[in-house]
Amino acid sequence: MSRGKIRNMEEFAKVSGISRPTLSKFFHDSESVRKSTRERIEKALDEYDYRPNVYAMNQNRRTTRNIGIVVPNLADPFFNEIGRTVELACIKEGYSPILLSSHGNPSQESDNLDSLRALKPAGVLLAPFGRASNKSDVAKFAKDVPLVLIDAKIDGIGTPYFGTDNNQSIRLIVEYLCRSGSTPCFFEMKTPSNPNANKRRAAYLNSMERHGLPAHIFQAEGDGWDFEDIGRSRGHEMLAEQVFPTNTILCSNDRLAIGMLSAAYGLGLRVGHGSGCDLRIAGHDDHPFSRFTCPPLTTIAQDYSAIAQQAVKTLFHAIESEKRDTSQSETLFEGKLVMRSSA
Amino acid sequence: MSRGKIRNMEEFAKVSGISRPTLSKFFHDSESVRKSTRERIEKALDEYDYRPNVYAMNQNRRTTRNIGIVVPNLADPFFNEIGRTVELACIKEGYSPILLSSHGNPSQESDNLDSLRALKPAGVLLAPFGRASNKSDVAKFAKDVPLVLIDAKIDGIGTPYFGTDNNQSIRLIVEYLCRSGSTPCFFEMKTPSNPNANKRRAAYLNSMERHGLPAHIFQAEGDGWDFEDIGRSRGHEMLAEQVFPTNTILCSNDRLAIGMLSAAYGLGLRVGHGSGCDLRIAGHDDHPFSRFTCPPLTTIAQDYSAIAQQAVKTLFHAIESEKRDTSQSETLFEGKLVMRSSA
DNA sequence: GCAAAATCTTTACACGGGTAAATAATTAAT
DNA sequence: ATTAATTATTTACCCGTGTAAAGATTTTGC
Repeated sequence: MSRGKIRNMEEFAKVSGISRPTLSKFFHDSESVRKSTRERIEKALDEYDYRPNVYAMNQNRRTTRNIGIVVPNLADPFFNEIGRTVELACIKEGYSPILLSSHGNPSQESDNLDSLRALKPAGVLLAPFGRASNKSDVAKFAKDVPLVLIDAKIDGIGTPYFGTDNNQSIRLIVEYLCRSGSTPCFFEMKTPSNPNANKRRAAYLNSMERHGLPAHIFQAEGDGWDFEDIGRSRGHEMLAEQVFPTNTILCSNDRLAIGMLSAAYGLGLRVGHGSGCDLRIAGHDDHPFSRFTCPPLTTIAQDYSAIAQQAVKTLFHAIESEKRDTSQSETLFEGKLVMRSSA
Repeated sequence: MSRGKIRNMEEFAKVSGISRPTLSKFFHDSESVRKSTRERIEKALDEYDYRPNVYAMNQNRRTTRNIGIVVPNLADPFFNEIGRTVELACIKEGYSPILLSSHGNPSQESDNLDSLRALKPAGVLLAPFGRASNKSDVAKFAKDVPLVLIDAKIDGIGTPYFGTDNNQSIRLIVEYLCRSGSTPCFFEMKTPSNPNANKRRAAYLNSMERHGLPAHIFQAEGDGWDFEDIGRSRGHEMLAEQVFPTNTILCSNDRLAIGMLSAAYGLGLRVGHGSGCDLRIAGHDDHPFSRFTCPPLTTIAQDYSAIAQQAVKTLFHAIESEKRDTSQSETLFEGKLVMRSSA
């Protein structure tokens, strides 16, 4: 316990009998001092509870132990989970993650990078908006700070990228849907804010072509991040007008699918895989909620933890090697099919 | 644009023709300098993009412009929304919010307060776990930093508190349920992590007594934050065993209700208010998702923005008056009934 | 036990900006 | 225009830590 308060490192040096430069080294990296001194310091640390001033510490250090994490929208459970997973991976490596949400607003993304700059982060993990991101801001940032992209890519920026192989995952679920019932239609936003949406559409078209089946794409108008709302209102119209030529709808993501489920419910349509059902609905992402929808949602689970781990590992490698990785390398992880009762 | 990089305030003083102490004043509060000088500085700021070093700034300042925000779990959409609302209110007042999640872990809450201490925040807004919170840690923290509690209270800590009047809100929904159908049973967790749960139970008992009706409380075993899962698995058992004496279930919160809806679906029970339905289910909180459940969930909406605004206002008042408000004042806001089709 | 290597102490200066006091310049009031 | 009040400049020192250099001490290897 603390016997009298220590104001600064100088005072702590006095009471601990260790010189200030040595203490400075210790707090930077406890392994950098001899074991016997380390023990002496730790003992003193028990007695007097002193902690170096973060601001003074970071003032002169070239690089802090801060890692910035920027996601498009923390209110979206998907990004919440990604953010959390990455955060944990950083803590495990002894860094201090700073998680920021761009709140669905691309210009906030640039602002977030700007704020992070002021914190002199050792590196940054960014889940960008994609095409909506301010490319030149991100590119400029990447010149100054080690940057790794996750979930979505921004073309033409020399930066490692880790995400899900949408081509594989969509092919997988299309295959499943074809084998287990009728041909899937594809439901998506007309102007998706996420570039993965485009890849998924392309993958759908590609899959249908491989099967020699006709592709049917239906696009919902709507802006913003209220995907469930858009999925429901436009889905309601489309279902009511019976525009879908088959009874299976593959939604570009789970949030749209959740809206579509709600629309189907409102119209009294029975959704499900079994006999006696009017409609099958499937999604993509394994949204934390999709286990609890009625019926539970058949979907694709992304391998969050693999993405996070690899991204963090690559970032730390870039930080430690002090080289900027401008290879625009791309690492994709497979999605897993999660069969539930909605399709 | 920047013509040559400015390294520090000294250099910026040179190129702008303003003395460093005046610049220091300006960056602390731009209104504190004469209009003509302010304009000269802003003009120079356009030309040379200089920003003071945050670390050096905060090192000596008694109080930073940082506001800590701690919520129990950002993955819970309810707290996500509270956090976001409070965050916005802080930004509007010119402060820098730092949003931290305790990830469902009370000891993480103490850790978060600890990390915040190092950042010398001007004040902290805490949505605590309640009884699970480490009371002495919070109390100690409140001695050093202006603190305002939201959502949940911790007894015996002299701190303003803002939350929803559970007594009013439960009375309201019980009244509605009684008038619109059969008497509600109450479904909750046996060992709730949130103190509001206890207030809600008490309010339910109280309401039933006022109506002269028999109260029926059913408690689900289970730990952790997987409320939907607990609601579903225990709800499934209870529904299957037909333990509920009436066909109306009021759940302690929306997440449990969502689980219960899922359980009902699994058993083929028709949930809803209309005729031909087997069961009515209602919740509390107006979870962002409850609009999209099947059927949409009847619930109580908390007045987030009023809570956030008042809490922030009170905090800033405490900060500016430099007095610690130890009044343990309590301000409760009314919940609003949201009638949807589940009950 | 001795030299070489590793580690620590001492000293000294740097970092970038807060802030106080005395002085100078500007603005407002008469 | 003169004086008083306000605001800016100059000077100087402070904050708490990083870090480099030189010398002292301890540890290691043989």
